[in-house]
Amino acid sequence: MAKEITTRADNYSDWYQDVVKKANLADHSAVKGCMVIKPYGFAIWEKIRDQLDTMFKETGHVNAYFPLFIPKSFLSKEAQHVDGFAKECAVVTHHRLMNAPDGSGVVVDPDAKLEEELIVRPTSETIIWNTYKDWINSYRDLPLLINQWANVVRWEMRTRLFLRTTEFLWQEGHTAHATKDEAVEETLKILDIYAKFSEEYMAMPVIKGIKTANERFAGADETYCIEALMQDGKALQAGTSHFLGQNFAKAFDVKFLNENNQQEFVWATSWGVSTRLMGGLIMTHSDDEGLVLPPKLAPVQVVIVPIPKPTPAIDEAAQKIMAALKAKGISVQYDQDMKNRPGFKFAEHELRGVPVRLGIGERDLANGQVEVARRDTKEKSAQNLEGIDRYIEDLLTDIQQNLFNRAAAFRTEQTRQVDNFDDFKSLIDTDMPGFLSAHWDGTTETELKIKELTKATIRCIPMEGDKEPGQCVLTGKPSAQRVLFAKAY
RNA sequence: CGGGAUGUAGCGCAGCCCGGUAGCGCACCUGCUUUGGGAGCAGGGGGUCCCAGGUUCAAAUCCUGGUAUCCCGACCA
Repeated sequence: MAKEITTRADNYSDWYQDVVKKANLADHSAVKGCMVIKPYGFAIWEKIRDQLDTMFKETGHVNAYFPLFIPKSFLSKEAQHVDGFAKECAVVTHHRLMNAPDGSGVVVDPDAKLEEELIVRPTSETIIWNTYKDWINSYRDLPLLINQWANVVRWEMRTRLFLRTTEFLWQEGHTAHATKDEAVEETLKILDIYAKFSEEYMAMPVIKGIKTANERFAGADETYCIEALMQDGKALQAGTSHFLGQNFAKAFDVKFLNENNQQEFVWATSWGVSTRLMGGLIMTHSDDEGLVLPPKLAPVQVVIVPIPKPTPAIDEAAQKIMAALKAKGISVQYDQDMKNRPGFKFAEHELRGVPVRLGIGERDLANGQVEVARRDTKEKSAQNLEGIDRYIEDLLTDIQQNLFNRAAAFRTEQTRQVDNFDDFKSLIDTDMPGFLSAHWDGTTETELKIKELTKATIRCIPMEGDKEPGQCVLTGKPSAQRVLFAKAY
């Protein structure tokens, strides 16, 4: 059939792309590296966005919006920061087009060259800290807890739908604090929100950890992250939260007067998650039949399919079920399409990951039942119409939990302790590399050497779990604790 | 940004080597029959053959350049 997708075993990359395209999440666009997020894909992103937004607001953050363009001079104020982003910036040099003299179309008007070139934001620290300078005078102005939902542009060499696109959507939080402790606390608070969101809403288990100096955000003193393991055994950085120290305060001269009437530099954090989460969501749960969505993020949680087609009696039963489900806050769609037969509809709703499907035929109605099919396990059962709303409410909770448990079990299976480099190499060089928990001597040199030899990078220094010291898997030198290695997206 | 592959109807592809009326499957339209896991038959509509140059009487096909996507590297959320 037209909608068949490549199997994961056959070609994981093709499978991923097939799911994204055939479940109508996104498409490639006319612009290199940029995607069109389609309505169904955007509906999922809206669910992600709305939930995170709620969680940020519950912790005292407010939204604002800063410009897309950043004066070139701003970017060079923090040395580490420029180094990190210089290679992937889009630059605006002119502000006007004109008709080509030879009539061949429009060309850039050479007279409209900008005095100072503008950078399309790859992230907003610089423009935001330039603004915060004006907003912060006293300790009474702190903390400043601001988030923005925005698009950013990073000119990537190689792109993949949702996972790495030239333009992407994200939220970036930028906070200012009077003390170091408060800023560190904020950084960790956000990391916890990210982890909670990933696990409770996306049903995607994550490891909270600290990035090595080598993997740290450009301009940060410390970068914390959540790392997830995808079904192909590769790691995905799903979110980062940075403790920026006083680096940006110093670069943009942001000082406040403390209670003792002394000038101090402000302490900062920044943190973000992006449309990359969509990629993580897809690659954590989906299968060879298509997308699998956790109920909490599914735009449509329940679909009702009349068998074989709508009739007055089936319509009536469907309407009753819909009313009962809606009363419980469950989103439900009745597939009244007359053109396609049930089998086609089943496949279609599976492809787009609807968690629960109800089949209603005359035979079911005669028995006072409906057929309930769950997307995660594909199990089907007959359930009584009476009390079906409660049954489905529980089922959705069960599916949400099952998806998380399944992903967590997978991650546990694919996380291995390794104590010598030969094992390390043979384990990482397979179709299912997974996480390798190994000792590391703490040097960037060793980290890079291991990357060169195995393609694996240190995803993070886990914050929880085994803290026993040991010997580095490559050099044998002392190691403070095990770190997590993986091949990464 | 380097190496490889691909671009032909909405989707998936054949045709290209060897230049000469643009094809197939699915989807779409009409009709009839079907209907508890991607329906069958019959008829029908739909094409700047990725773009721009060039060679030629003639280009989907040969040549040059560009562009997009995928895969493998290097770089990164």
